[in-house]
Amino acid sequence: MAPIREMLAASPVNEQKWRVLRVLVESGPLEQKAIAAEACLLLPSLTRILQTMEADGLVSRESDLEDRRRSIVSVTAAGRAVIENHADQSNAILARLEDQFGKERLDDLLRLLDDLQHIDL
Amino acid sequence: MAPIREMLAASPVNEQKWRVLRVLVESGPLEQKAIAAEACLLLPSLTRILQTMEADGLVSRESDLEDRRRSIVSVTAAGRAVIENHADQSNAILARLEDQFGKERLDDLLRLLDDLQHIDL
DNA sequence: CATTAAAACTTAACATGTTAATTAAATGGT
DNA sequence: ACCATTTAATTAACATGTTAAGTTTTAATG
Repeated sequence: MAPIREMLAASPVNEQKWRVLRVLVESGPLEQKAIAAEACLLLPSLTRILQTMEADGLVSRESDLEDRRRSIVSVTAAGRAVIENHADQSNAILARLEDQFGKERLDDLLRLLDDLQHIDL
Repeated sequence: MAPIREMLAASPVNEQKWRVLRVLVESGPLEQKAIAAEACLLLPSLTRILQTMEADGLVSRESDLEDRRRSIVSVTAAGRAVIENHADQSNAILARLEDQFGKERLDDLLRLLDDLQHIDL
């Protein structure tokens, strides 16, 4: 993750906020519980992170009319721009990683980690 | 890691401090840089953690006479007791994990993670 | 239909994560 | 010996991690 943090050092977001933006760009507007699950964050952390991201104009929130406990979060144009501005660099880092570590080994690792998450107890 | 945190909930240490104690029990007295590397902690975090652990009587520190920049950290009897009191539970958790996830897959995962740590750039 | 339980955040309090700056001591080169 | 670098550890400032408690709204149960 060190290269990712280097890449983000000159941007307005850190690793966590970058993950939130990516989730929202990929999946569209989401409730916070879903964002937390996708971005591997706990709800209290996400609450704080979204507060600063909203203040920075990267996301917007509106309460769900179907269920007023929920709030639906959307990425703004500025937030989308952050992702798009780093897409090339991000892809280059992934390509370098696959090259040096091996795509198959990387896939194996990610699959093992995902399996481990859903087991235990 | 959830079962480990459950196990430690009733003890005087959290996950990080538990790792520090395990490293010291396994390797004997160490300088802080070595502890940080073994326990996957950054030095500023370790500095704070050791301050509270020393205040709690779990570790002791003395400055290295060969190189007075370094301080050598040792585990106390009380610190060793924390590890020994949880050794059975800890081993049971590992055995359960190997049973449910598969020892070979667990070994594969750990090896891949270790390799990944030493690559990149 | 009233009450209770559950769900989706939110807040609070404290610990750790992270980066940069600082201190003190050891090294290296001249 | 002198001075610039490097190293080990600390401090500071702010962000996130984590657990527990609180709020509001919805669902469940009697």
